Amino acid sequence: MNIYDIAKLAGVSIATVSRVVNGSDKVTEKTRQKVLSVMEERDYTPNVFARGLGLDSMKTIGILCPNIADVFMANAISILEKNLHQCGYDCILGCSGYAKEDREQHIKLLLAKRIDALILVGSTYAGRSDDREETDYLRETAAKIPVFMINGYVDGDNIYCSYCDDFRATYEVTNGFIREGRKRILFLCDSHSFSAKRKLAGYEAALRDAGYPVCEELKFFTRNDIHFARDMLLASEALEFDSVVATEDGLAIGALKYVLAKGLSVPKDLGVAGYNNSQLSVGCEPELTSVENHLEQMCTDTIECMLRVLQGETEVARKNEVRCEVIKRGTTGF
Amino acid sequence: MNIYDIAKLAGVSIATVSRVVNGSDKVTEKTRQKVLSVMEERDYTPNVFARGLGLDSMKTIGILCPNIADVFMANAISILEKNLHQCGYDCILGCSGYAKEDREQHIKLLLAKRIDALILVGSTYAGRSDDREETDYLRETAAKIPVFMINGYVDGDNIYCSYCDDFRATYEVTNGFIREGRKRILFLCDSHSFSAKRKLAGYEAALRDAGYPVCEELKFFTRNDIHFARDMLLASEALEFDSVVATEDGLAIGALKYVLAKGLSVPKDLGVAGYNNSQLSVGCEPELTSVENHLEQMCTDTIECMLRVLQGETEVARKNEVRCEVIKRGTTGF
DNA sequence: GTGAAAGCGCTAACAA
DNA sequence: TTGTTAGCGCTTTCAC
Repeated sequence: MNIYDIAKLAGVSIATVSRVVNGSDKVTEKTRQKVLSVMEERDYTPNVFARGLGLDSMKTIGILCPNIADVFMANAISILEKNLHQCGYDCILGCSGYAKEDREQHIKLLLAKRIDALILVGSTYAGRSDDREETDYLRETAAKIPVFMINGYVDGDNIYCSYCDDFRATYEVTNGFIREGRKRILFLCDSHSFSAKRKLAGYEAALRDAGYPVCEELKFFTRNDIHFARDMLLASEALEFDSVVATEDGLAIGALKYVLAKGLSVPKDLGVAGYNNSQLSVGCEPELTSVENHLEQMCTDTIECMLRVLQGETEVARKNEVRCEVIKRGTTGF
Repeated sequence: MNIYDIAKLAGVSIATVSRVVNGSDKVTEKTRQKVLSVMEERDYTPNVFARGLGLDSMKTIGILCPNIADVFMANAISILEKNLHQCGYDCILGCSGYAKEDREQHIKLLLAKRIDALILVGSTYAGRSDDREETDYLRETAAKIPVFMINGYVDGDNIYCSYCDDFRATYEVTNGFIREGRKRILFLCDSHSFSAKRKLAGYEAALRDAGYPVCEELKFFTRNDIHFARDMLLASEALEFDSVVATEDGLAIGALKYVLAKGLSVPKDLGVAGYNNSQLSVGCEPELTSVENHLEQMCTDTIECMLRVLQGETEVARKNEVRCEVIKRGTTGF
């Protein structure tokens, strides 16, 4: 069943069928009804390839993330997909991992599929802020289609970014510990991404503002795996700390497990704060103080921004910062 | 840059370029090299729409799940995407929710995109086994493209299913509790899907085989939300039970929270077992005995099966059952 | 081994 | 308001 068949059956030309399909108003109500009924009867669906060939678009958005098994990214993609679907877009999903060459190869393939726009989830794609060359590939991509970034920032034409105020969040948490009288605040982290950098900066700023020293040994990098993080902490016998600012809930839970192994008590002996306000943060006991980064907001803002860009609107803001919120639960005294 | 430009620059016809692109062996090594070098130089990428139009395929697989924010599904899709990508397929992702009309609408849209095959993740799509009509939409879909199901079973031509032995898993867990001497075993569940049905059946079979009664009040249905489940249990004051067979880790954690609120002890006063062996199961304390359903196996089996079907192989098995495994941790005595 | 040309199904500019 | 027709960029058959 193609447009010719429908045209013949309805006794009109293919142009008229095309007009009906595309909702043109230059068709009499009568012919429109005739065509619609034939289409209905024959269960006709326009061929997207042919249409794509003419319009050079299939109303498809590419979404790339390093790892969709990560709760944070799965949540983001869930929200993105819902919004895109509502606007009549489909999404092609890619999980690129964290290696540079894999990321670029994935983007290349997505471009080959002629997606209308690319959404990148996670700050891995933003590279390290001190090396602009690292993000050249994004500017090259943005020369072809608009690029949107969730939870990261890259400067460039046609690149639009939404991120949360990580700096402020860790600043607040660290400051909370300081006001409680904690002296040795551990920064527990699993990455060196754009986002991780900002979290670290917030932590350091809070220390400085309180006149505390910034100790290198209190910046602890490990893997986001509960048992692994616990074991790493246990292995660092010389390290002393009375509170933990974690950049992932999983890391914070690792710290709770550490407390348990050491026979300490939370939050008395050790204050712990996580990040992302995930299900993990309410699964433990006491429940975890965590940072809600309002991911949903970032995602809906991004889609809104994307729609405007795709409609050819100019003057769309390239930066959008969303405010974080510290959700206080039992693992901190503040 | 299209095939005509490349042909002109290489001094050959478009047919030859096409042959080179598609790896035909009917091209002299010399001309092949010439064409390749021009393609390389101009960074030529064939237009997928035009190609799709001719071949009626874009090497794209549709993946549908009810909710990708669910850890189980996110894991499945992570594995599927990785495997598909390796085989040169892209995937279009849809999150349909649990409502019948939304599911069917999503499938319709995926079909309109001319996907090569459809993969359904989660047993929601399998309907209730006692009502064959509920799955008619899948058989209709399968008349057009092959359909693959992860963690569910539907009978029909061109429908291929992979699922785990849920029956055996809950049978084993329930039996474990029975051998420990537990008398009132609660079945804690959040769904009536294909998979939930099988889990329930395993639970009941274990009870029967031990000569226990199957009590309706011990089948407890609630939402998969930690606090909600806890509160529902707390609200059921008259209900007595000494162990919990949960069909989701979140539900089991809800039971642990219930224990805490009641001031009881685990596993002494209450034995608890979860399902899916997710990160949640090691985030709590004591850590949760849980069922590993070998999702990865189901997914890779599915992809392998899919490749064979798409290559036109006949005689591909339509059923594939994967063995579950009970991971024993601190919340059970067995 | 290579080229010419006929589709594939649709959109949109132009005519009527 | 409706129809005719020229692309869109590729694959593939059929000659050479």
